[in-house]
Amino acid sequence: MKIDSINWQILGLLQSNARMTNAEIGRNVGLSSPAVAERIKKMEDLGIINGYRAELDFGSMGYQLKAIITLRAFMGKLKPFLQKVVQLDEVLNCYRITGNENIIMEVVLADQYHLEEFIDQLITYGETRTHIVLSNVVENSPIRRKIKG
Amino acid sequence: MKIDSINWQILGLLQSNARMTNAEIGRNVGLSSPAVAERIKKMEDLGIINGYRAELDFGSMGYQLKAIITLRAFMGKLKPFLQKVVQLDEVLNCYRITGNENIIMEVVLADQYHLEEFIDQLITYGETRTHIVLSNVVENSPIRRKIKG
DNA sequence: AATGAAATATACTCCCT
DNA sequence: AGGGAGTATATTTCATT
Repeated sequence: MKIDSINWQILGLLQSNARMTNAEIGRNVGLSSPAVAERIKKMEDLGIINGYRAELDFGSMGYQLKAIITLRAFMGKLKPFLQKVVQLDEVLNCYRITGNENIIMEVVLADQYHLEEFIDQLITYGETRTHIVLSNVVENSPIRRKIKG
Repeated sequence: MKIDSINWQILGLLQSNARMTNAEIGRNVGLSSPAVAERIKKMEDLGIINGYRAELDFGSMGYQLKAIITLRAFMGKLKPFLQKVVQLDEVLNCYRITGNENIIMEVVLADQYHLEEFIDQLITYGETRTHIVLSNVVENSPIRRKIKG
């Protein structure tokens, strides 16, 4: 499906504030509220829009540390790890990747003791490398229309 | 501020569907719609809720590749890079981190030619390492209340 | 595919507890 | 801090173009 100019505008608005009403979106893009509702529903049905998520402050929830942890799985330990990782509440995102490491994870942790405990859970699955996040340079940047394509 | 049990429920609902109405949230947690609105507004004002974002499908928008790229900045090149990276549309997230590399980025790209162009832009700032994302094991996992804390 | 209109649902403001 | 009432606004459905 081709995303037309109006849908790109709608997606831009929903990326900046997903709780914006259809009526308000309509005022921004020059459509009536039912027209906006229909376009959004279609993009949801087509899987262009996967969902709407509140973005929370980790510190307020008691997570003072964020870390990026890579894992180079031991022989035969990748599948067990994949089953385990979905149960770990600390893991925000986890990707299988190419390269020397198989796995990269973004995790939140209460403090350094929590980090230590967390890493200890991983040692049976493979060799880990931990990078503490110092600051966010870019965070959840909205996706824009490519110039070409 | 302490997040009470009802606010944790509200945050859980908003993480799974940020476009849920206050009335529907109220039905789930046993509060009236104005009470829900007041609680949400307070959490927004306190910075517990940072925003509401539509989650989009990268493939549908013409981005077929996702990659994790680390950068080990050359002497004096970190600051210029930090100014540059905020202008790069391909970068979804970028963190300063501890360890051998200074920077880690999550980027989306149309294809391998686009990846090549993108990496070429970075070589003046430092040494890069690229990992192609093969699959998502965990994606945007909601933050839950810690057992302790 | 969008509009306009009617019915329903929701949100907002204010006052009360 | 939350409930309830009243008003304004939004959503949904449907007929029409």
